[in-house]
Amino acid sequence: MDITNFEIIPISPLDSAVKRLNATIREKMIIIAGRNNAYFDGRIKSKLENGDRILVIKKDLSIILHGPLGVKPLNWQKPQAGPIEFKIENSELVMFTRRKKTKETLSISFPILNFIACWHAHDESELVIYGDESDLVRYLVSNPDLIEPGFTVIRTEYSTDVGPVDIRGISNQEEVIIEVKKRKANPQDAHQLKRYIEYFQNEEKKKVRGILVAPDFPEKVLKYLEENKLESRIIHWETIFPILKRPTESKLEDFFNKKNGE
Amino acid sequence: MDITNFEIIPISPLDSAVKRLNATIREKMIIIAGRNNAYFDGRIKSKLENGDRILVIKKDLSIILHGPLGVKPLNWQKPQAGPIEFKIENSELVMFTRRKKTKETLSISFPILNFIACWHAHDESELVIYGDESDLVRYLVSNPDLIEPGFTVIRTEYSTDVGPVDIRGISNQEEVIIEVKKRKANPQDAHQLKRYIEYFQNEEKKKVRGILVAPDFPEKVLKYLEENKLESRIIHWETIFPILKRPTESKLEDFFNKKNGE
DNA sequence: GTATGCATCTCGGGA
DNA sequence: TCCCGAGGTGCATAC
Repeated sequence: MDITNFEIIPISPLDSAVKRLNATIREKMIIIAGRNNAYFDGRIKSKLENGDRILVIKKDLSIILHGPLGVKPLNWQKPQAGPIEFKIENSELVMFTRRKKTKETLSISFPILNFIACWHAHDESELVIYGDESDLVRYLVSNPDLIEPGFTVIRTEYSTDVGPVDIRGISNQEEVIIEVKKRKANPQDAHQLKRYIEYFQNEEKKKVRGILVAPDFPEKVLKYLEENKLESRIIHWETIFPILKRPTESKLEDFFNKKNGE
Repeated sequence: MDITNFEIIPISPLDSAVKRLNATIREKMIIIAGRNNAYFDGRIKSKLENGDRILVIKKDLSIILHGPLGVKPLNWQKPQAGPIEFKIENSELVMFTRRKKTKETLSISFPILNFIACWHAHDESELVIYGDESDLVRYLVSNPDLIEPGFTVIRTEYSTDVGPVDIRGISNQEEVIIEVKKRKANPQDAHQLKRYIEYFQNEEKKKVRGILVAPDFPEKVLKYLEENKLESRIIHWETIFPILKRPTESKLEDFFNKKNGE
């Protein structure tokens, strides 16, 4: 690993910089800081007058333009953006790309250039996550009493015409289907559950109970569930996947080992 | 505007860099490039072994960690992340933050540092967009014949217990409610419409037609609509907001003027 | 390729 | 503040 692979490109003469940039696309990550304006046309039209922003172009041809605030980029292009071209227009650096399939275009001009760099970044590591919805479902399947005492799981990810049912089971000789959400329930969740119930009643001529599992329920959702004879069950993921004081603690490893070990 | 406000911070001595960084949080955008590992614990747990990535910390305390691929950051924190602290641990630069309210933590260590900079970025411009769903609804309201000849709009954004109805109108003396989507319809859209229809039939004892407007309909969605006596109407936003060959063309301005002028 | 649903979704608007 | 839905959603996964 060569530490010098992070390389600052002189911003002048500009034509040399443009040559370097065009040669570097697809090879290295490009980072440009400067005052710029941006125009996007595609699924939406957007314009952005001059402001100081960071432009990142990755070697998969994804493009990200970040302003001084917020997590979400101001403009972007998904990977394989289509040909990216740097050029000089009215003595300003301009980046232009047009995605062939969708015809969408993004054009960014830099009246002021502060900084250009490229970087041969290597990253073989994969982001490993634990504690998403599927992990919560797995946990509930292993601990069905959390849903209710005596609950028995029959199937998970049971596929129906109206979508996959998270958990299907039996409780007190009655069939139950369960929709699991890791976040606060919303009206659409309740409706999704109703859809499943309707499916079983219409297609399979079966009477089933429906339970929506979530850490929290707004009043409106509870009302809707009640009106439709559906049930709610509060289950906090935090009691199952407690947040550690420091994520580097060895205990975090335990969680990941649990995921792999199952 | 001082062009020198983009400032490269020497990576050694490291303790000086750390001091500079801690003094710069909330003041300037910070950009760090280097090989790092990252641990997040909160709504989910994630671990990321060493790889070359860019870390951006904005003055609103949003944090973004980008790897070499994709538009989506590997790790991030929303604005007002909570106190951000740089320190040296095992002679490595470490960034740590813990959000008070949610207790979630993000820790990033840099075994290799390639580059540190800070930037007093100014951006007074707002992203102006045209052609989102609300613009499409506005256009349809002005051109109701696109929905069907003789259609008359009564209200838009009509609020009900089950959510706001995009367009409410009358056609051939029959009430019609319309749900507008700019993107391809999906099963949930069809269900959302059904919810509205049920609301009118149950609460207001009114029989109403329901139309889902979208540029494209998967077969399954069409089937569901049909089964529930709902209608589909194909309307391509592209015929209304055509994509320009170059987004900087003066014609793009026309679109934005239209938005403001209405 | 299309279809579908989760997401540390983010973000803005409205009550 | 919470609630709710749009999004240039991104993205993985199943088909």
